[in-house]
Amino acid sequence: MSPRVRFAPSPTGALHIGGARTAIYNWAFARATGGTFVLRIDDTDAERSTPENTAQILRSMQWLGVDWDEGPEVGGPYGPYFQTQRADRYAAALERMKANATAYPCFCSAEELEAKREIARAGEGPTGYDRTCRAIDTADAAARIAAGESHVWRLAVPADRGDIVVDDIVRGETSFPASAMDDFVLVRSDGTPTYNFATVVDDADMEITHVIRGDDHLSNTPRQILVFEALGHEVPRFAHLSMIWGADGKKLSKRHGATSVEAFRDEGYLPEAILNYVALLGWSLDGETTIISRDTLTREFSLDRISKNPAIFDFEKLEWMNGVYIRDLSPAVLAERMLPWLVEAGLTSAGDYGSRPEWYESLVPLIAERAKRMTDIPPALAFIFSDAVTLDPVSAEMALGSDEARAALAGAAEALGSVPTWDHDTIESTLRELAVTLEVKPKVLFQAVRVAVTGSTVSPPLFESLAVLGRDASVSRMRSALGI
RNA sequence: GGCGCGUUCGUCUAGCGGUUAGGACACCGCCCUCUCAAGGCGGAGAUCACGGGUUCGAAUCCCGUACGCGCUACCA
Repeated sequence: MSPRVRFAPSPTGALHIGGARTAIYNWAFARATGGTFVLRIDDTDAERSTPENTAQILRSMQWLGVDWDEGPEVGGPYGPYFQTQRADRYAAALERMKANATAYPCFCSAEELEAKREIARAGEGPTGYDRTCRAIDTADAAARIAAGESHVWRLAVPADRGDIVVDDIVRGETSFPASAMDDFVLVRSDGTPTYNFATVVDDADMEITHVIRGDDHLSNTPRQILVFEALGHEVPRFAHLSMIWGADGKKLSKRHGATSVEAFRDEGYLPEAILNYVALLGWSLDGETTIISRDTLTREFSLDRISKNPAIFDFEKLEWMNGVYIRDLSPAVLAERMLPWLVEAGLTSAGDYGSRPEWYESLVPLIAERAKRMTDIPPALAFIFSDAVTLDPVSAEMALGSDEARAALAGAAEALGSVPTWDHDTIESTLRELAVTLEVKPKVLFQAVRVAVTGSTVSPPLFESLAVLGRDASVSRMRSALGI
């Protein structure tokens, strides 16, 4: 039987980078094993769940290229894929548990429970529910329910149950004493299922074979195993992923920088870089390979190479990796992908790109080796698109402050103004010869021209820049820098 | 408090009884070079959390301790 896995986010916020990793691992595992990747929306928290969040989560996954075989928008044989639409399943599951006496009604009030907890916490031992209502006679309970008394449904942990062993793929065997398991709530007094109940009912109904999820659920797993058993369903395999932290070892939060997938997108990261980096946070191909393509990931991913320890998110490494992926793009593709950023920066329009895509492609060599993020591109190319350039005062002082530099620049304006053809090689040889003629260091000449034309001592390669800028613009900028 | 999990260079990791503890990011130096990058080469950086065992031999196996984290809800 091929694996069936699921990613089950709660739409209570954007897709967080940790959630994205969980999604990626599930997806990669399904792809590598020929299994099925299910997306299920766990929206039982009516207070905090919103359709907007659901939409954003789907968008983020699509942007990453993490596609699902069953779930919202694509449907599937185990739907519906929203928990709020599966009330009948939970009701049916509860009926089964009532029938085999693995669930019982509890009439304790919230105040009573709180008081009991206080007392238990003061002493030693477990603080779980004391099972008062488990002793109530079935007929009495039925009568109280019929009379309309408020109640929840609890799991009856089997009295003779030994240790509950979770054979986790990542952490190995861990066992939990059944005595530490309390009769937790399955169904709330308003009739809605709790997480530990709904999740199990759905995982069982959807025939999930491997539950790959965050570490924070490891302690819930024995509870869920008990529910699987009460339902008479086979228990899936589990793989619990450790958390992703910020640099201070605390939960990754906005304080550390971007946390949602959309925020990373907006900061100029490429989906292929995020996919690669996040996959590597807690998983390795062989311990040596760092750049791992989507194809390799979906072919080679395996659960047994997931590491146990929590990872700290390293924004610097992600940035480096993003640069690698930018450089890996062909000029035509990068030209197309940088367009939205140029448009957003107000430098150009989509229409202009459409009218001369090859010219945009010629801009790529100016920035491909320098950009770490897509947001680096517009500022680096701004001088190409603007009519005139404002000289950075510090740069002007450094490169144009001396008489020698100004004389060299004047010579360059003249020499380039009368050059027969306007291309990279002609520009370069003209300027190099001029440096010899004027007996000035090439670097001095080049920097003077650079500042005059780009406004700064730091710019894309000079000759390429002049070539794309054109003769008229180049020469007129040199003249205006000289005040002539 | 109870239960559970984790701990290898600053960071991500390899390692699954015998290695000069390997790779990547970041850092430093050199080379290349029209600036900045990119690239190439080299360097520094880990008493494998600590303490006991087991073993001829332990980062690797066992037991404690410390620290961190999770669960302990009618949140997920």
